[in-house]
This record gives sequence, C-alpha cells and structure tokens, in this order.
Amino acid sequence: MRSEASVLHLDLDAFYAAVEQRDKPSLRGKPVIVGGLGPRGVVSTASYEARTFGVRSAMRMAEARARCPHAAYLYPRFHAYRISSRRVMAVLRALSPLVEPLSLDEAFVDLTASQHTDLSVKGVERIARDLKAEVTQVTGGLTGSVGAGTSKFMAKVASDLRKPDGLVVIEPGTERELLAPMSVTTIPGVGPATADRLRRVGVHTVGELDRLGEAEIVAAVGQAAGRSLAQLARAQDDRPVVAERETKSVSVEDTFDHDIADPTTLTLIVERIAARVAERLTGERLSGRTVTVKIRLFDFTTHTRSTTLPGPTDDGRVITRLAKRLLTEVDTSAGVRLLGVGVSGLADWVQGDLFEEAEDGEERTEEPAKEPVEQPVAAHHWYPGNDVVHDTYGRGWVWGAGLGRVTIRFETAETGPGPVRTLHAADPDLAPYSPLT
DNA sequence: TCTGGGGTCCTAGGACCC
DNA sequence: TCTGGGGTCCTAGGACCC
Repeated sequence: MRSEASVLHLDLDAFYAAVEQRDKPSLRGKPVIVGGLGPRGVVSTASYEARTFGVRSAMRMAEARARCPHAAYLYPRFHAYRISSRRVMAVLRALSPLVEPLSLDEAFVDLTASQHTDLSVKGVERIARDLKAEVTQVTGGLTGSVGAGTSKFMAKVASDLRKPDGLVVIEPGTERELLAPMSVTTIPGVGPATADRLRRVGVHTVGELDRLGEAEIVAAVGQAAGRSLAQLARAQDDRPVVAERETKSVSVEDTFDHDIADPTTLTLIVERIAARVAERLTGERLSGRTVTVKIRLFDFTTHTRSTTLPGPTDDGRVITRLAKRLLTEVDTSAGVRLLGVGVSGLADWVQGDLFEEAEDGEERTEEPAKEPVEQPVAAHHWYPGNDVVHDTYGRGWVWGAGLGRVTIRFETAETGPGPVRTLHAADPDLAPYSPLT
C-alpha cells in the first residue's frame, strides 16, 4: 500500500460532446448528444446541458430524443477525438513516463515515476492544478476531472467525486472511512449482476462488504471476483500502473437497423466484416490464430462460434472463409440483429518485422509471410470444407481430417465431383499442399 | 422504436497428455 | 476392469468497462 497519494486519474469531461462544442461554437451552452443515429443507436456521450434532461451514456437514442428533443444529435467523429486524446496523453507522459490510458478520455498516471518529489497532498494538488490547466490549453478549452489517491481505485473514486472540472486528492489513511457509505457499484468490476448477488446477501455499501468475510464474498460472487472484491472493500489495491498493454484481440461488429434473415445477405455482410478485421490486423501488424463469429439474434440472444488455426494469420481470405463457415453453425432463420467477426490469440511477434525498419516511411516492398505454418503438417491442421488443394486431379476440397489422415475430394469442371483420395498426414504427397490457401 | 462497439477477464466443461 | 490427478488448450457464454 502506498503511503502517498501518488496515483493520479484523469477523466476528460463529456469528452466527445465537448470536442463537438469546441469545434462548433453554435453548440456551446446547448445540449449535445453524440452516438449512433440509427433506429438502434445508443448515446455515447451527453453534454452536461443534456444531462440535466436525464440523458445518460448507454441510453437508447430513442429515449434521449424523447427526453431532450431540442438537443443537437451528432454521429461521433473519432478522428477528431483521437487528435485531442493524443495531445492529452502527451501532456500526461511529460508529467510521468508511467501513463496507462484506459480509453480516449481516461488515463492513470503514476507520480512516483515523475520528476516531482513532493507527493504530499498539497504537492499533488499543485501537480493536478497545473495538469488541468495544461490539458485545457493543448485541447483548445476542454476540461478534465482529476483525482489522486494511494491506488488506482482511490484515484478513480477521487476523480468521480467532483465533476466536471474537479480536482480531488484523497488524503492517505482516510480511504475506508470515505468508501464505507458508498454503493458497492463504486468498486470496479461490480456491475448490475454482481450488485444483485451482493444485495441478496444483504450488502449494499462498501462498508457492509468490508464487514463480510472473504469466504462469504467468494461464496456469493465466485473465486476471482470475490478475492479482489474483499481486497478492494478494504481499500487495498496493489494493481500497478501499466504503460504498455498488448492487444489481445481485434474485432468488428455491426448492428443492423432491421433484423436480417436472408442467408445470402448475411454471408455478404460477414465477408465485408471479416475483410475489415483483416485490414485492421495488417494495418496494426498483427495476426492471430482464433477466428470468432458473434451472432446476436432478433431476441438479443447472443452466440459465438470460434475455430483455432495451427498458426497465426492476417489473411482476409482465410478469415473470411472461416467466418462464413462459422456463421452456418448457428440457426439464423428467425432473424439476426448483429454480426461480428473477431480474431484473438494474437501472435506476440509482429509479422515481417525482420524485413522492415521503415525509417523512411516508404511502403514496404517485402510482403510478410501470410502463412507462418508451412508443411509438414499434421492431419488436424486441415479444415474440412475449407482447405482447397490443387493437383493433377484438379481442384479438391478437404473432405475430412483427423486420425493422422486427410481425405480430399477432387472435382473438375468437366467431370464434376471426382475421386476421393486419402492421404496420411506424413504422406509426401501432402507436402506440396499448404493448408488454408 | 427496447438494449452500440471496442475491448478485457472469468468460468466451466471437454479433450488430451503425462 | 476400474480408476488417479494435474496441466494445458480449446470453446461458449457471460460480466464488466469506457
């Protein structure tokens, strides 16, 4: 446990809406609501003027329009938000190299890694005041709320305490007293489901949770959540501020204005979404092994289907083919409201990083290997119905794979479906064929 | 015209290996 | 014929966060 309030949390106020008001003076002082504008849109950010009408983040747009019909409704301009976000993060990194961004508008800063030595409450207040001024300056007038405390948890609680444009440093030693009357939902990781479970054992506040034993908490909410909850309820939080986090997955999803049941349309959409995922993977020099399709049906039930490749890929053709196959594994005949494609199990190496230094900013001429996994290959590396093979027989699809062998069914334009060949995984005949091509 | 999009982490069961 | 435990990987679903 830190003895000083050396963790700082910055939260930009109504960030998306504030950027819009900054860039369009006619919107200043007026309710502004940023989010999806379609029939199924939800609110991303409401300006403080809109919040007085009860409009909140994650609220359905239809409800927001009912509550505040005269607001300006805007589709998010992420490019603009990203520019301002980068400037703010740069300010934070100048303060301390240890900055952990949580999103475009939020970050933790570890002040023990900064050049400041006075981390008394007064000293941290001075740092925070200067920081707020600088943030406002580099963003052309945006404000942020800053909190500081002896842990991430307390810093975040602090920044929430006075919004907007707030500055709160929680004096070390006063944490439990401060937390005791607060709702358990103040604790990160406690959402509606966990709050409900705790309510059933008579716990509503952090203080009540604190008085419960760890064993009882674990019994109520499970192993991992229970242990961390028991700690956080006592204001014990040793989570470090982590500057670099590795991306674990990349996904794209789309909710349709109206449910779609037509299989051809769904296939087309899944192709388009898979291509966007592949684009982002290659753009970020990532590749992954597991492809997942997410299907939300008309009734909001959500299904995922996934498959794991023997080696990482960023090939749009491979991702698309697998996504299309996975889509067929779920009954979509009653209507689909959302389709998504994701790739996870990302390689911890960057594809082709041996080839490019790219100091000159030129296009790379050397394409990275699309298929890191080459032969020899085990039978289970072949994907029935997906892997295509060409040889003297013509074009063949892998028909079955497993138990050390691969069956391939060939067909030609003239003769149609032709012979079925069974090859052993170690068969040299299989070697020329690369799976997943 | 109920319920976004991008993520992270956890759980639980089954397969498989030693 | 019956019966181990531990570890890892994979899949599906769900909670949660901003």
